[in-house]
Amino acid sequence: MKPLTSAPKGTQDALPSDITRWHYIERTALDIAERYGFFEMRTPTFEHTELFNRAVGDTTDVVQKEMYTFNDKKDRSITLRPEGTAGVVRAAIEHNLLGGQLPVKASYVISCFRYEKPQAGRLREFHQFGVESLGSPSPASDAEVIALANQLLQTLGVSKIKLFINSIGCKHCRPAYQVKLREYFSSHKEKLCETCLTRLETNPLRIIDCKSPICKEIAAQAPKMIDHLCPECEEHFAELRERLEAMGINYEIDPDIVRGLDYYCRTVFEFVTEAIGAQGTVCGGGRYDGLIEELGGPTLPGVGWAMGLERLQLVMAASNAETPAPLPCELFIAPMGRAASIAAGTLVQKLRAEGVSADCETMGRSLKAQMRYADKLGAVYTMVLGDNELAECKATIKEMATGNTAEITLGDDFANEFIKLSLQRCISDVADAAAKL
RNA sequence: GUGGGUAUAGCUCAGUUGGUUAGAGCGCCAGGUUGUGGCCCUGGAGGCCGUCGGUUCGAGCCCGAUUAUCCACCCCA
Repeated sequence: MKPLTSAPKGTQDALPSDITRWHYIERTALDIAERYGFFEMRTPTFEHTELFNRAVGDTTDVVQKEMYTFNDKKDRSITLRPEGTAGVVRAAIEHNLLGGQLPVKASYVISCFRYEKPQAGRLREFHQFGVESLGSPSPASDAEVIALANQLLQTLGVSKIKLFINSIGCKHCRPAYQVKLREYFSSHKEKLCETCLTRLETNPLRIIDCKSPICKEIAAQAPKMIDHLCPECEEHFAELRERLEAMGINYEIDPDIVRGLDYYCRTVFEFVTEAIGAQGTVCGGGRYDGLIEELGGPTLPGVGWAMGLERLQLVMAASNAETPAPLPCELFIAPMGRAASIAAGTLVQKLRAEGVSADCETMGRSLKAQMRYADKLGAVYTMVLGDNELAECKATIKEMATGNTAEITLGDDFANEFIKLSLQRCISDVADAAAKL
């Protein structure tokens, strides 16, 4: 049969067989973030379009051609968030968190939306884990958030990844640098590609990122921002490097990291892999000292990053990272007959109420099929319960790993008896393991 | 937005110069044990061969369009 419809282009379903991995990643991320003092924050999936125009920047590709923007029924312009920082900063301003104790440290798990042509590691709806630290101008904060990303990646078993850092200066040194850059590229005007010719007027910094071979060649000789930092930015960057080295975090300086969101200044960084195709930036972020003020908040700095969770899973797979298996079913009950089926349903309900993962047959299949099913569930024990046994309050229980069976009595307190049985198994497992040492 | 590859079963893929009723492995279901899983054996279900049009006596195969998907550019997570 033909399906009625299919998922929209560039979206993905997370199926039950995927969800253990998603939960593992999200829990690990939130947990590590909490240890660094970052607590989860939830903001709306859509915001006023103006927020992103102001935060991300009118001239960026994200705003100009990638946003899902629509008018609601009262004709307000609404946009599905293309990234997470703007919403977090907006919420922090709106609830006056920045008038309280600083820094404000928040984390988030969100889906983001960008209208792009999908390819490996790039979707129209994708998921991010991110952190934002608001209020501290010190490179201590830059180092802290980088350390957090680094630890998260390590914990998740991501090995094939490298950290690149750069400084793109501040509102004092960048304009002077841009003048120099424009002068330099103007002297090579006739060789630049078409898009770079417009970039020359709007944002010459972007030419450095151009992938066309000729522009690349010209850009290679261009003056680097990192060589034209003001003393304050110079000092900030030096201290960040000192701190990363003190923490034993490996990094490389990549003077060509520019980043396409306008709010960044000073520190920018990316965790990049070559193992998942052309879209190798798994985590990207930096400092955004003017953003809070730009959005109508106090004059306070900020720094943060976001990690693409689909790309993260790709690089985890490429790194052969292990993810935990779903919790096994502790007891599967295979009833034979109508009365037994009702009793089985009641028993598993009791066990579940006691916190045990238990299941029973609902398909009315043969015992053989039920055993097969129990095996696929990874059941630790399977109980066979026939109408005749039920009448005698008895049942057979089988330990699936060994195949051993035993007859048991079904008392009123069977649930508790079973919990004790499982506990004993755990104790004997531990004893066996200890004996082997 | 630009370029290239691909489209056959739930998944991974065969399918001869165009020729009867389209295949395999895995998965699913059932049987081999009238009440016991894994291994093995046997059988079964499941396909508008992406869609529309064209060429032809005849198209899964050739041509065109379209859609989807993958990859790359651009950009970013």
